[in-house]
Amino acid sequence: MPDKPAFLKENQQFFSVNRDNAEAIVEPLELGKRVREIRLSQNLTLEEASKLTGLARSTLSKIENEQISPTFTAVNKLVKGLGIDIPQLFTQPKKKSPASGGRRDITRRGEGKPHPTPTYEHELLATQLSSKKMIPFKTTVRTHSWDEYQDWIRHDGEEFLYVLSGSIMFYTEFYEPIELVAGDSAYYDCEMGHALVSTSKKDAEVLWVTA
Amino acid sequence: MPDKPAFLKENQQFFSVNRDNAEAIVEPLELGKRVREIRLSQNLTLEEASKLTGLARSTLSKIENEQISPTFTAVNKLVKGLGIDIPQLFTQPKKKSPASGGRRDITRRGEGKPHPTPTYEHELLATQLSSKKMIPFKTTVRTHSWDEYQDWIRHDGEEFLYVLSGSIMFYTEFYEPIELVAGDSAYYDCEMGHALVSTSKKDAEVLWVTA
DNA sequence: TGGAAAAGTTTCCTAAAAGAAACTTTTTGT
DNA sequence: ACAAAAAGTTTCTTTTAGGAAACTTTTCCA
Repeated sequence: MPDKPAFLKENQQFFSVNRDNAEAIVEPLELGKRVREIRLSQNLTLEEASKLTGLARSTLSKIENEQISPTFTAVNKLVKGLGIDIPQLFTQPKKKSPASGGRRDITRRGEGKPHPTPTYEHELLATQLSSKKMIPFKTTVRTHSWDEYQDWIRHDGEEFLYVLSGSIMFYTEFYEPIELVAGDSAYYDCEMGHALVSTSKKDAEVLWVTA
Repeated sequence: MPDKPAFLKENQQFFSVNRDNAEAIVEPLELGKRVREIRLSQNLTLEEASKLTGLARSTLSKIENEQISPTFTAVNKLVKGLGIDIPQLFTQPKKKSPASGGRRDITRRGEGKPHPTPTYEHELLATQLSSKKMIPFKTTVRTHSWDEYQDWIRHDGEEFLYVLSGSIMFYTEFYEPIELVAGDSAYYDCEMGHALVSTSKKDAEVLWVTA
């Protein structure tokens, strides 16, 4: 699995979909249950699991009952002791009912999940679906000068870019910069350094899809 | 400079990310470093990351410097706030494969490769590149009535759809039809039957990306 | 059934994480 | 080069996790 830019990574499987602002208490949805399932599936008692993991049996109990939020160290001990692998721990053994063959996620204009950065104003699309092959997002390019970048943006994968409005200068590591206007598009390897700058008076808007 | 916390001393921890694999890939984990990389890759300061995650900036600093072992709750806030996905946290960033690397393909407005069908007028984009992960194309939806389809369109993969102009009715096999207007988007599994019909007077234009 | 042993939970304490703010270092603007 | 601001680190306090042991519930066998 290729690395994608961090902010593109999907996290829906762990959290209730909550686009309301901030505070929402972020709790691992049922990490405890998951641990208990795994332990029981191996026919282990708390005592045995305790010996295997090095965590006190009381601690295990509390984790399973979600009375505490284990430290990262504790999670590691669990993983190591019970031979869990990470995705197993964090992935809900979800309803595979619609066979994953029939998913659909609509995002209305402006209803994506905002993700601001100093240079870009991203709006993540289709955030209801996890484990997608592609990550689509709409971006307002606030930068108007190359100087605002300290360095190339660079990550794994391939990217498709379509200019929705305005115009941009498309900088890439191995090519001459090229100006793109509304309707133009580009496809490129993300390991190659890249960056966008608005050249229109108004911030340009682009649609981006990463895979 | 305080002593390293206990969890780092006792914890020359390595763990398996993939146990199915005979020689499981075992790596030392340096959560703090990873977090810092990710944060910096997004050009965020501790202060900004703090706002995004709800964790104190001092806490973030300590996590990044591996002075503390974050609780699972904290990890979740990180994940949500920075848009990380969990496995990413547990895997070392891959070394760049010397593979394809630095390709780029620009398609000017209207300069794509035409591909007409009875119902759609496709314009394939980025046709200079082969072996892409995604296939982008711009389509004019000429159909104005469902009757013009004999059957569902159905094929492998996943598709992302963005309405550039006009409006369409988006029919899918397992959902009620839904109208999409300029700026709306959809992501769906292509094995599920699907079809578009223009509902605006003028033929609607959509951008499609398949993977 | 009863009662002992095993399994699991809760309590209580200490050790460690999270947050606020003071402090230090780095960056920026003139 | 300097001062001011921003970014990052450390200190100090509060809150919470982790472990030992007491306590409660379940299991199982006479």
